[in-house]
Amino acid sequence: MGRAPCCEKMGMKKGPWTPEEDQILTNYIRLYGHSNWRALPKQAGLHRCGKSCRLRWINYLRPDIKRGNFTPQEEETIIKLHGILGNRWSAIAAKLPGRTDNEIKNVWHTHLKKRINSNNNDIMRHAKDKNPSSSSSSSSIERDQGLGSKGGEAIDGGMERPTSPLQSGNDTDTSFENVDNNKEEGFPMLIDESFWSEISSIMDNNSLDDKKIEMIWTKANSFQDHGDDHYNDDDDDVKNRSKGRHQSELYNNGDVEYWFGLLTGAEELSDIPEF
DNA sequence: AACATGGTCAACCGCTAGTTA
DNA sequence: ATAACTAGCGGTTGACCATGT
Repeated sequence: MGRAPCCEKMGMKKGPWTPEEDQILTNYIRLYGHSNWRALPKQAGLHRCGKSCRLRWINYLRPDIKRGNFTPQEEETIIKLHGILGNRWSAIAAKLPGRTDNEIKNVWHTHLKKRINSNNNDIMRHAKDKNPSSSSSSSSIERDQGLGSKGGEAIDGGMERPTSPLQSGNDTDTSFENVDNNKEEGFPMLIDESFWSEISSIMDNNSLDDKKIEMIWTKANSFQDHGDDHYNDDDDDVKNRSKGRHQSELYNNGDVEYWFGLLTGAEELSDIPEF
C-alpha cells in the first residue's frame, strides 16, 4: 500500500481558516458536492490540501453540525459508549448526530476523563474505608463505577485499561504486553486474539440476542478455565465445555464478567437515544 | 499591569484500510 | 498480484483565552 503524499508542501496554506475560505468551500460543496477531496481545493480555488478541506467541512462547516455545549445526556452517552467502544471516536460520534469525532474526542479529554477519574478516586477511597485490607482493585464494582450499568472503564489513577482488539479496531493487535503488570494494576484477564476473532464472528452486525450472549459466555469461560494457560488454546477448551458448567458458577469470575460486560454492553447501543 | 499556568479546541500529522488501475 | 492513490481515523500539537499569582 502506497502512502498518500501528505498535502503538497508547496503553496499549501496551513493554520486557521478564514471566513473567505469557509465561504468558498461551503459554496463549492453545495454546488458540486465532495466526491473527490483531493481534487476539490484546486477546483474550488483554495490553497489548501484536500485533507484540510475535508476536515474543515466535517468538523465545522457541515450544515448539520450542532454547536454549543454538550448536554448532560450527551455526556452520559459518550461515557457509556466509551466504556463499550474505547477510543473509537467516529463510532461514538455516529450515535450523536451533529457531533463530530473531533469534538467528542476533545470533550472526553478535557472534561469527561477527569470526571471519571475523580469519581473513581472517590470510589476507591470509599472502598478502602469500608475494607482497609483489600489491596487489589480488581473487583468489578470498581471497574463499573462512574459509568452507569455495564461496561466499566478501568481508569485507575489516570491509567486506562488496555483496549481489546475489538475496541482498537485492529484485530491483529496483540499488544497486550506485560500481563503481570496489568494484573497488578487491577486490569482484567487478558484474552488472546483467537478469542476476539471468535467473539467477533458471533457478534456480527453488533446485534446480540440471548443465544449469542450464551455463546459469548461459553466462549469467555472456556478461555478463563485455562487459568494461566489461557494463551494456549488446546484441548482443555473442549473438555471444560463438556463439563457443562452452570452459569451461576461463572458469575463469580470477575475477569470474564468484565469482558462479558463490555461485549454485551454493545447491546445497549441500539437503546441509546439519538440527540 | 505583567507574567505564568492551565484549559479548550481547531487543525495538523501519520497511519491504515479500501479502492482503482 | 501489486503499486498508486484516496478517505478516514485517532493521536498530537499549538494558538488562543481565562484565571491565578
